[in-house]
Amino acid sequence: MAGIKDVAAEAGLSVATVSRVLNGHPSVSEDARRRVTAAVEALGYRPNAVARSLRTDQTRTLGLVISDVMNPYFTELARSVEEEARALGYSVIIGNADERPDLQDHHVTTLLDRRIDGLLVSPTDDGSPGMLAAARAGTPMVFVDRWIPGVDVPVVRSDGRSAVRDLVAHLHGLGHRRLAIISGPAATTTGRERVEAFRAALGAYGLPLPDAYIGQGDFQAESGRRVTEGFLELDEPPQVVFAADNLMALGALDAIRARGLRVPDDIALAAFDDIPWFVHTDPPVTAIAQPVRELGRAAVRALVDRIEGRPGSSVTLPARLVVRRSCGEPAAVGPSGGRGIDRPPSPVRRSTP
Amino acid sequence: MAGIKDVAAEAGLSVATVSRVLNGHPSVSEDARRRVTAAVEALGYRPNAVARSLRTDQTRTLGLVISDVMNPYFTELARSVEEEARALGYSVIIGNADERPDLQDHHVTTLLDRRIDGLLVSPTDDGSPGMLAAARAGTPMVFVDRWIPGVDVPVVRSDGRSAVRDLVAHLHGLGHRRLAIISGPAATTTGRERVEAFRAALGAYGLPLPDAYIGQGDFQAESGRRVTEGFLELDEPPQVVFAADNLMALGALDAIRARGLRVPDDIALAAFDDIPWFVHTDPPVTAIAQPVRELGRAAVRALVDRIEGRPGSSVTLPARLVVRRSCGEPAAVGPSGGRGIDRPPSPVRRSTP
DNA sequence: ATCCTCCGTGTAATCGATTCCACGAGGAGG
DNA sequence: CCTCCTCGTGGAATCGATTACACGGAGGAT
Repeated sequence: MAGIKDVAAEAGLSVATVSRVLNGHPSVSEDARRRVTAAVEALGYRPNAVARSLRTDQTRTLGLVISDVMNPYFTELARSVEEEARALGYSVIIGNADERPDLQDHHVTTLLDRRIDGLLVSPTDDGSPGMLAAARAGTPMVFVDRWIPGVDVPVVRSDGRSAVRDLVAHLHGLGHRRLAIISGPAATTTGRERVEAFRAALGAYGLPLPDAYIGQGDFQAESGRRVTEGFLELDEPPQVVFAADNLMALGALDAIRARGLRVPDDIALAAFDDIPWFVHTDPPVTAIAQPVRELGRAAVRALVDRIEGRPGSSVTLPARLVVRRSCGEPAAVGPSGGRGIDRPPSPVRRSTP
Repeated sequence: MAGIKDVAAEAGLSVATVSRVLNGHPSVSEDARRRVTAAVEALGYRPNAVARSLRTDQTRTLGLVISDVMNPYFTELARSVEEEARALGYSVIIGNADERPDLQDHHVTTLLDRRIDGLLVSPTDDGSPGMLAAARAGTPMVFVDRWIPGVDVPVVRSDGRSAVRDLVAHLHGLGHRRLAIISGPAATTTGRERVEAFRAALGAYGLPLPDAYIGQGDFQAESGRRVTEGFLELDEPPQVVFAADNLMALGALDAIRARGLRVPDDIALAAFDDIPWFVHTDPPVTAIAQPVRELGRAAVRALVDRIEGRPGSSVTLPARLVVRRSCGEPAAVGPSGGRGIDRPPSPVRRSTP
């Protein structure tokens, strides 16, 4: 493969001049510029990014370590991150942690070894050794979706509390009183927050959230299935299951179906994180939608700000409730007006399935 | 950040010795080994992969350019590729082409600039300039899922022909006679092959595949919707729509639902590429499943073989039909025996939804 | 005792770029 | 006419590793 020296020889100039042309440095004659361009063309020369990175100490690459690629929420996040990064002149290397702290550490270490310019992480837990080391190491970093308390790094995430309140209002309006939640891992912020938001919203209606109605999941489909089976075996099973992510909702659907029960007639289901497939499940699933694209964009911008020396601040965007049919038909189904929700929620949208 | 020189100083040895310890070179004394290890530990030293790559001319990184990350099929492929690569000591950089040849070229170029050791591609079309250049450039390369005819590169893919025959047998057995297909882009091998396999299978039953029943899609949901709307407006609409990928099936479902029609009563639906959500759609979708994990693994092994100087050969794995309810209930639903398919297909499996 | 081998180690070249510094030519100003 | 800038250019150092080669000392064979 041709190197800069070959180009210099072909153009009859020094490597310094070639480099200057390649980098758009001002003090180069028009003649030299032309000859270099011609030589580059003739040889099909492409600069070696590895050598360039070594010298300049920047790779123009961002690392993105996400908890689970197979989760459509993170897939979409990854996509939007890559898009925004590309627009800003950066590449992205994705690491899939599969909700495993050890795998997460592996990727963080590999990424740091490659001297990426900045790191975007949605941590699997409250701080694996590698993660904490990275935060201290001085590499620009931004948390997205989840974060680690006590670590001084900007966080880009969405606040689901108001959407959860809307959801509970919706459920209460439909007459449901025994509500259960399949939570995420207690070691993640989103795992804890969603339970807390749910409990708080329930409290506003004087409804309890007994321990038996809090199932410990891990954001994977299988745990949703297992927890839901547990719920269904209780003497007094819940009337509603709220899954803290879409994969666990899938598992819950599996478990309910396996029992021969029907949604929403026998039991209602709602999920955190909306995805296109929820429109076509049987029945369409009521879900809380995060502004994923905006989250990805904001995270990249915050990170690039840090990389390029600007402050780079935290961002919190609101999530919103999307009502479908998995919790029961609202009492009134008119095209507008009374939605059958007994307290006026702010940003509820009803999607026609 | 500490470099190898710092480690050498700390250990009171030369950089050469440190490097030898780090790379497990045999001729190093036990004493030196211990001192280096201690120094590395003390300084928290991590070798700079960029510098190492420059010198050794290998990055231990594979590039994976896929047509569309948002398609669960490719997401799963990416995941399995990364897993196998990691097991073999390689990292993976994923590029998402979004079915756009220009974006695909962008990623291929970037990847080549970074001097990845090998490239795994599922090409968006029959050869964009960048793609062909890469194939000629001498970088080890393997095609996965799709390939470019006439380019001498190993191909790892699955053969859906027998599964498509099973599908047509199943449909024919249910009494369907007017069958339509939403094809992929004509510029892709999978786009063409699936139509051909369908046409051939239809031919075996003396059924035609009129042009009006071949809709031009692009593997994205929106095109599935558009094409299906076209089918539904025909004077004689098809009784079955077979989508050549899962995203277009999603779009087809949208279009059918929007018309107020029901699956399978009013129209049947089947798809290429099975995904977990198909179990829970309304109704569960009959699909052709590819052995994605195996495909990913085989592709990586073939590529690494080429990289490390071994031959590296093409692999073709069979796909299989998974019957669900979107084409109608089979006549006999006994636990075993007659499945209602009028010709005995070989590897049909029925999944309990 | 001498010579030859290993063995462990260090010095320095090298990978392919970027960039500091020096240098010569040419123009402007005194 | 001399001096001083500016501009375009080239030489060479540099980034952080790997590795060919040289070298000194220990040990074995003769």
